[in-house]
Amino acid sequence: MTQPTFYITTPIYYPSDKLHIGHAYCTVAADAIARYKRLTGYNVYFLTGSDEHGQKIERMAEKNGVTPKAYVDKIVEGFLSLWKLLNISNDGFLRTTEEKHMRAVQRMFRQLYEQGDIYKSSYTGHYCTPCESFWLERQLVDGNCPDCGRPIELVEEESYFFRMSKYADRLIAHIQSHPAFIQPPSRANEMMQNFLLPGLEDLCVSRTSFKWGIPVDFDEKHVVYVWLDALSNYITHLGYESDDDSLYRTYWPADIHLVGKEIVRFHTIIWPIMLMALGEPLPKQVFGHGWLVLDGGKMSKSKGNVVDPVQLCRRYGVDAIRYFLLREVPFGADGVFSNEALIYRINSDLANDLGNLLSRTVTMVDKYFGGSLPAPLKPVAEEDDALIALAELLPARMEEHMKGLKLPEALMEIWKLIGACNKYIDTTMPWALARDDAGKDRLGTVLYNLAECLRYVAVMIGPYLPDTAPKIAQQLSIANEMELTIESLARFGRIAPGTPVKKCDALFPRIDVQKELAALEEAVVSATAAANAAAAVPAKSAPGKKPLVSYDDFDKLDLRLAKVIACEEVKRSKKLLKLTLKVGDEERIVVSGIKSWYTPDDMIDKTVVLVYNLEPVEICSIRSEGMILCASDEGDAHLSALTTLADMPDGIRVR
RNA sequence: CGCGGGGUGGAGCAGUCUGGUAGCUCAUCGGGCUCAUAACCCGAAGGUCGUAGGUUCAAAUCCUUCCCCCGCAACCA
Repeated sequence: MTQPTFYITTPIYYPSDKLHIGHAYCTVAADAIARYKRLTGYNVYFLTGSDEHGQKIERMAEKNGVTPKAYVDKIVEGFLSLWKLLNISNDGFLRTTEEKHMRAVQRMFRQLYEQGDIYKSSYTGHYCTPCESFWLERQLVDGNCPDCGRPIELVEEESYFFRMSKYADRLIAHIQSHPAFIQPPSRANEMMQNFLLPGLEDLCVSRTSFKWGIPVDFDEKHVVYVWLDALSNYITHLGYESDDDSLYRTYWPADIHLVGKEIVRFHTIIWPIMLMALGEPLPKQVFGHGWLVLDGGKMSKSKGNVVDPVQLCRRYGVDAIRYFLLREVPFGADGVFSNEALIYRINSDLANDLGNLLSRTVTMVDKYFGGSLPAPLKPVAEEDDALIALAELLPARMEEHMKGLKLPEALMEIWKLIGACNKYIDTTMPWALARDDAGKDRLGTVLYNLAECLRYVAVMIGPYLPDTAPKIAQQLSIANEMELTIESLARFGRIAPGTPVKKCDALFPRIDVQKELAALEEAVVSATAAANAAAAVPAKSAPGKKPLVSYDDFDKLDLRLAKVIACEEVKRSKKLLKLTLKVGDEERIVVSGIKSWYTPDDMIDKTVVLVYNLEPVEICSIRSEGMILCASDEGDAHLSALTTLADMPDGIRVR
């Protein structure tokens, strides 16, 4: 008998910073799926890891005065301890700095080069000489280096390129003939319309501008640039291109790459094309999950609203957090994270419904039968049949949902049974049955049925709440492993009568909402203060401040007052206004990214400060001749165009 | 007209493909019960389904207009 295999992966995370609740969400979801598959009989391999190369790491290490390796070692330690805390059952953890991975990547690179899919060429990029780094156009800040603020120059860099276009047709055909390949389906549309159908550009796959990467073994100047290095982790970990590829032969192709929606593109275009070029089979499915969106908007460090999973686990327990993540974020869409939502979920689902059900059941067995589980009577009442049927159907119902990775729906099935049990208690009124001996047999049946239902719950909840399942089993004194398998759920009535029950602490203590919210508020305030204090220290030396310039340098700028005589929005743009300026006798067109703050009417007739001798550039196919000066804070929450205190004629100089 | 997703009781969602009493969870209110973690069970209130038209005996659902939100892509000189 060969056991079916199941290979699931998360992205490998980038260790430039601590992980937040979003990363935790993805990994917990993958873990629940992996555990579920193990429970239901699959030979599972679950991989996660870290993507440790690149310029960003190189620089952060430098800033911290350590080697890149030492820098990532420390952060990756944090990854591992978070996964341990969250009870992640991964079978492997890949670091892209491992020998095995690096050697395999070098071999793949060479193979693709030798077969002509990778070729050497050059590209023109924005280069900051003092920082020795290339930047994408959109990363530039006011046309300057985002790091040091100094001007950039256009430089040609020699690079290796990967011929993506060669495989585009095959990929399009694959996507069309494999509807399950990209999930949810709306993402498949997006990829087709935006990238595949308009045509693919060749991809830059090497860099010479930094060293912290995997060297190209036949051209040592180059290191492999992110794609080939990071994406290939899914196969190099299994031993692809190594001495022992037995895991690869067992588990590849992957059943699911679980990824955030922001990287679906890389996993459904670049990665499959790489595999095609290598002549390897494609993964069966790439699933783009949604994000946890915070109440006040997207999570970001500068807003101080990053949710730290470690803190949450410490406060509420791991399973409470796992439950919230798995239950609250719908299939493939975004979910909202808020403290209120979290506490309400914990209270109503975990404390009130599940925890209290176990507590009342165990208490009654204790009270009415001296802690020894009574035996059920054969002839059963109608309400018993309904309850038993619900329990017996549970595994099949959950399987339906899990097939489509609908984790919240699967959990809801368990809660339907929990709800039915609570109602069953009300209908049968055990406390009334206990009043005289005539009801004793019936009472025994009722309590037995409840205990048996809780056994179903314990088994099925295991993949999602791995700490809670054994706690339930323990209170029911289920010591026999055979009573906790999926097979044991085939028929109701498996738990042995006479089993002693043990009342223990509440599974999930109820949380006082008012008090808790107040406490959280306080925690956030002090955390923000701490973060600001921490941020304030390096701010003195590093960014923000620019180096001194001579008066002569300053004098190179020609600043003039200009009057806005016309202004309109640039259609098809989100941020741009097109201003027509009068500067003395001259008229200028300037495009400015201030649409979020000003309407065209706001600007008309205003006097602004124009950088008169700035090189013209083309923005959104409009030639922009200069720029207008604005004051804005970090993150651009507030912005104001500059003007003069007194009314002054346009065209005159500003200095 | 770049591509895509969405706008349904206070909050979060389902229902839209395949028109026909607008449903779920949480929160609110009333009742029941006392085994239990002030919990559980029952009931009620609360929605002209973003807007404006159209098709139809009948529209949340189909067609058209417009508005708003959110991703991705392109530009904040």
